[in-house]
Amino acid sequence: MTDTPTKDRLIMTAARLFRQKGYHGVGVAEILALSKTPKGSLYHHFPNGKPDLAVAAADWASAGLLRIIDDAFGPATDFTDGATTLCYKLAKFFDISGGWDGCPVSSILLDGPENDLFRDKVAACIEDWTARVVQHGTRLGLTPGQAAAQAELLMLGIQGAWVMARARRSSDELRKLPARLY
Amino acid sequence: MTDTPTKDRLIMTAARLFRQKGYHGVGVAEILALSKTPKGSLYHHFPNGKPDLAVAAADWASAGLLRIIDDAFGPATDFTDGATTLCYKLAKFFDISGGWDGCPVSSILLDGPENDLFRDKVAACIEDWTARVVQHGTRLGLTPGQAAAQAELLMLGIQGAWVMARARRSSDELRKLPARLY
Amino acid sequence: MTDTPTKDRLIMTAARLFRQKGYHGVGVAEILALSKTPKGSLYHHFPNGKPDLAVAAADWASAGLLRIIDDAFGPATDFTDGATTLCYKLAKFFDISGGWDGCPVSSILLDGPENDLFRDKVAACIEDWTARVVQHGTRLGLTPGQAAAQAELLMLGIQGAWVMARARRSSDELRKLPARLY
Amino acid sequence: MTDTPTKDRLIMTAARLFRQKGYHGVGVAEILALSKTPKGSLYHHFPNGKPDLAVAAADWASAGLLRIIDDAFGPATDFTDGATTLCYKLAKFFDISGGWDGCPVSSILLDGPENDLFRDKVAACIEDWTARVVQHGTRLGLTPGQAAAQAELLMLGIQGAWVMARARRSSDELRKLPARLY
DNA sequence: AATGAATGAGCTTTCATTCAT
DNA sequence: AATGAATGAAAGCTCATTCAT
Repeated sequence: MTDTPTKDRLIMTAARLFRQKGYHGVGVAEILALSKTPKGSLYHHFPNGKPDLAVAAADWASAGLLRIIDDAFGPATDFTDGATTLCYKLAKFFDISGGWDGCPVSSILLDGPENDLFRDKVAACIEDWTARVVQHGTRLGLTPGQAAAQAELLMLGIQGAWVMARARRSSDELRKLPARLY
Repeated sequence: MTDTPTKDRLIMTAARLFRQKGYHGVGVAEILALSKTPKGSLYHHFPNGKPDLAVAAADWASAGLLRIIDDAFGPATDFTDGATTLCYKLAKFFDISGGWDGCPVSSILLDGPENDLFRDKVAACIEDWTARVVQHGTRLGLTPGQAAAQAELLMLGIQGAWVMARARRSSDELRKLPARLY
Repeated sequence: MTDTPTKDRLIMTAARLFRQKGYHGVGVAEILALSKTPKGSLYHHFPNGKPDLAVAAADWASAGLLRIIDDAFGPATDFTDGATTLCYKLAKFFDISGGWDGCPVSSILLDGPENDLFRDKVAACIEDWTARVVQHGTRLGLTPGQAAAQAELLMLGIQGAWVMARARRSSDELRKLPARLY
Repeated sequence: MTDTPTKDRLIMTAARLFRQKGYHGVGVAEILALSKTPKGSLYHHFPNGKPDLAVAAADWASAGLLRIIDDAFGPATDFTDGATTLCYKLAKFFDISGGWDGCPVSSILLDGPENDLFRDKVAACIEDWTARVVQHGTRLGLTPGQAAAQAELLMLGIQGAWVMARARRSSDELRKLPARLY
């Protein structure tokens, strides 16, 4: 029982809110209120305040997405099968979280302050996801070149479909992605 | 023809800033300052203030994108040719605007207030662009079904590649899109 | 009737409070409350906020001190007479303002943020006062060298006596200054 | 002799910071950080927190000034000689400490909270210094009345010259004091 | 004696908007 | 149509202090 609930509560609440409304669309007061955290505690755990918390939330969310990738590709018989399962899982995630949210990582990229910390973080997350998909692709029999190309296309397609899903308020944009790509 | 340059200046400045930093990341004071508009003038031209201006900026930017689509597909010999030219034109636009910006339409979608006016506007813009691409597709010999599918895939790909371009800070993500899709 | 009372109210209230408690000892909320100014107005008149206001208050106070110097030396028959009158006037000012205050200029010097704007301002104020005393000295028959030396000594003595007056909570420290110097 | 270096470190760091920026210009967090003291330790050694620490810092600094007075007047041949040495020693101290600082005692007087504890402390410190100078004066042959008058004038002059030195950012204001007074 | 997490009141400043002219 | 002063709610953050261990 060595949990640090305050910090975790802040991160998870922040990740959810940033996903919903973007970095600048969320005030720290709102994060504090929803996570039932007193004002001063935020700056104890994140000395640089909102930007620190946002990066932590992006990291946490990125780790979660890696798990989703593993869950989708782990039992897959081939790459297309894994990619399709991933799209369906993301569609479900999109619906659960309210049918409107982006992922916190893109919310920081597209909406956060214009500094290198944020930009580098977003690029690093996408590389992490892509690398993981490449791993699964080679494991499932693709050549390294094929796996890299397929992973790039899938990541790009997911980002595009996610924007479409938000615009049209329908997770089906994500479910239709495999049929469009393959 | 009595022009109202103040209103136009506001719209163009707002479009640029929203593209760079998102709806919530831009303050009206900044728009006013950069467009050299006096404090009180905004509410003459846009009685509802910032949201009104944002919608006008999105409309203006959307019309510009329609022109770019026409410029790309007009002289094209087939759909793939037009799509490729479009991607290169958007890459150039991405570079000119600073190598970081999204389009104001997506900035309002992903970052703006959570009301139906904004969500509907974004969806409508995307339908407009898609419909225009469909027109060019049928003109260039595709069946209506083929044209619709190709237009959907292209729009989705562009949105995805745009996100990638922002994350990796490179317009090449847009230039590489045709090779990935076709 | 072309008065701008809001800005003047802010300056005069700020000068009084800074004099009493020093730059860091006064919050803008207190200045706003005592001057019955709404919060947003401060940044309309002083875009850089508290530092801007502090400099304006120091300027205003410095101009007031120049008037006191003129009032003291104007009717004087010789330098010592003028200096003595000045000390008595300052003692009276010290008593009226509560028997504890420094002048806002020194409050900014000794207590304000450590930037060149503040340091230069304080030095400039002291030069202004000294130069004015030199003027009166030469007018009253001193040679330029004598006037400069006497003015320096008087300014130094006043600053020292003021500190003593605050420490001992007695304006008599200022009244006793001429007897100690001459 | 079980030393408590934590307490001493706090006092010395606090004295330095208060000297530089005044009581309200220094936060306890800064004192804690620069003295490498953990957050909770302050209230072990100073149960009343910042005010307690400030008084301790003023006491420590005042004792140091008494030593400087003894060092200056001890080997002196007459009062003027001792006073001159004292001014030079203080000028050196002023330069070493950064060319900007006041003494912590005056920083508490001019900048601290408006309570009797602080005001009495400052007055007591000045009386201590003056009494010590009087001692040296009588030892060096002055009558009690002469010694008291000279000590008063010297203390007043030093306070004034110190303000001038801060305003003009030059310790020479202190070195020039004897020539101005005598 | 020592520690770092917790606390909420308070800080300066920015926000989008309204008003009187 | 145009303007700049006015407005107060809300922003992100720092404050000195207390607490449980």
